[in-house]
Amino acid sequence: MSDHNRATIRLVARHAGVSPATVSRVLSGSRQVSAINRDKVLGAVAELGYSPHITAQNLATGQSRIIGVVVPDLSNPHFTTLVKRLIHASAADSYEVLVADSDEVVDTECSLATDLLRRCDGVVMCNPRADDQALLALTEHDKPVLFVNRRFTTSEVSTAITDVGPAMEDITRHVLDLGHRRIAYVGGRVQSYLDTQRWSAIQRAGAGDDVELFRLPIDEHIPSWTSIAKTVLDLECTAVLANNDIGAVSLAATLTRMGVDVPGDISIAGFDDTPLASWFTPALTTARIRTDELGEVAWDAMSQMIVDPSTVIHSMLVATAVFRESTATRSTRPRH
Amino acid sequence: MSDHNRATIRLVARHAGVSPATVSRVLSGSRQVSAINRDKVLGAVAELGYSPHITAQNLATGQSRIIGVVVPDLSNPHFTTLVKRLIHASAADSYEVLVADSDEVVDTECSLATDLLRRCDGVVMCNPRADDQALLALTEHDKPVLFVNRRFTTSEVSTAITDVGPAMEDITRHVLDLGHRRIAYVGGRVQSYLDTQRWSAIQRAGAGDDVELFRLPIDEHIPSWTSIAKTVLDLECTAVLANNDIGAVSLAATLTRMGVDVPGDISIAGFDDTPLASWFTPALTTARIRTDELGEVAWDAMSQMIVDPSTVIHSMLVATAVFRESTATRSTRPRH
DNA sequence: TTGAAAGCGCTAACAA
DNA sequence: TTGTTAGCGCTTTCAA
Repeated sequence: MSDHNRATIRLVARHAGVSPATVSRVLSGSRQVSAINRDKVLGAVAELGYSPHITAQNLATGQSRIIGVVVPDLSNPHFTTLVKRLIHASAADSYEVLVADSDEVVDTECSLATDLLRRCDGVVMCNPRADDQALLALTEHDKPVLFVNRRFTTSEVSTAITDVGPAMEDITRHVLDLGHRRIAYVGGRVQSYLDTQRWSAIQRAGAGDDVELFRLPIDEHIPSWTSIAKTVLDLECTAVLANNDIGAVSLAATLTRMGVDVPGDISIAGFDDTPLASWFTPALTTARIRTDELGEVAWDAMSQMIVDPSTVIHSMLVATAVFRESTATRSTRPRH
Repeated sequence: MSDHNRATIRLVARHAGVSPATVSRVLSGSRQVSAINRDKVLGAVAELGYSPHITAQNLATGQSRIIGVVVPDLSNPHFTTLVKRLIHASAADSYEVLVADSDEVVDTECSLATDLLRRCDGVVMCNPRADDQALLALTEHDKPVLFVNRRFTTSEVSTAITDVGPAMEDITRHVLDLGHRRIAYVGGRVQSYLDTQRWSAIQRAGAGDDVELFRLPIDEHIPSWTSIAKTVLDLECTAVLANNDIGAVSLAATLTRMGVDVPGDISIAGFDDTPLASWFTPALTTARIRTDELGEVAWDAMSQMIVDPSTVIHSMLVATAVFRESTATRSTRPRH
């Protein structure tokens, strides 16, 4: 039963006593076909177990019904959720999803996207960190490209963005209210759009008072939490805002192991509100990003762009702060 | 700049003053071409910014250089890791990965796989739970199908399996050594191959003594950990072995919230050794599955099967127990 | 409503 | 080494 003797539309046509065109019409419903012929065709299709050769369809129609998605790291639950949602949303419209993972290597983002664009009807770029010029060049391929969590100076490209500012401001004000005055923002890559937004929000909320803010970016693939924890202690920070829940949890676990109490000695907040945030002890103060909604919105935009390539869409969701146990009143007792 | 005025191989040929076949040969390296013509072709390619139309290539060659993978739940870090590894391993051979997610719905596994098989050069089915017959039918499509973590009575289909038995036996003996005599196995779907293996291992290790074993499967999508916790308490189990880390952590968190001490009152073990297992407090006793290695092995097998469709491969990895803080000596003090 | 025929853009067998 | 030619399997004008 090799691939060679697959039924073709020609064979079906012969069996049904009609032309290939008629078979095509019946199967695609693109035109009316007489009931008699339709039945003959469907009979032959069933009898031969025929199903159209997708690649041939693609070539003839110029559509692949595949979209591509490029993520920096599929291991990150945030992107996993986004991709999963994208898969299900697009599956409802009979699209399939080709997933590429840049492993946080900025230079590969665009080449992955270019490769995908050659096979797909459109590409979703998640949290890209390449420079504007390189990213905008992707839109020259005449296929829809949607940028998630990235803003451009031009508004001519489609974007779907989570506004993390308000939540980050709320969290910052929250720890200020708890008495903290030396606050570190830990994690994130400097070129990341969302990270820039978070840091700006922290600065906005922390401005004025006798507050000291520290930014501790992470650019290694596997960060050394021990050295970050030491830095935090050296800087005498009593509150740490992390760029995501994984970072918050890792740092909290490291500090705990070093004998530092969380949140007794140091308050810690995460970001993303992954399930982890509520499982962890202490449960994390964090910000909820409706990632699945973002996936939904991304597919809405992409599907419209596929239908009408001139479409430009700008979607915006807003993250909201969630307060739990990992942030507490600043203690005055000395740390060991 | 519409898709219509993309350069074709014909145009390149004309610009270079050669035939399309020569252009094809230069680009694919399938045959020697004179240096002069090669340069002319490469020049024209550069000048026109030509890149081959992949779909047309696919149709002509009968290969897509895409593989498909079907997972029950991409949110599960275990599958995320597997898929990520598969993406990177196959990318090294210029393959791309189409991801489908069955959302734990057994009935959709095979139809997703069938859809993928029509576009892909091969499909990897992860932890499928459909019945043997339905799964084996997938191999009739004359495209390579690799089954991960599933065994069949026939050995004619390719498989890549993690042997979870030894680790589960070790963990069971470990809690027996700690004095536990009423032990529950929580989580997992009854039809899951790995779950069956785990439960058998527990039974093997727990046989003989005055030991009571309970199997508490989970078949809801979002399990009620509270009611599971109650069941565990009602059964007076002092040790709970979970089918994965997420389950262990969820249950542990729930019990803690109910005032039960882990591991003071109840010992808990996970499975998979995800990062979560070491972050969690108490750090989880669990079993390490080298999921990335499994992804690697899966691609090795798949790539060989693509080259030679008659290839049948059976790969086996072995999970190993990891002992941490979440399992402890059975306490004799009464529970509240 | 139907069929014939011309592609879609590429590869590969064959001949030169 | 090169070009000609015939497909790959489908869709879609165009004419009937």
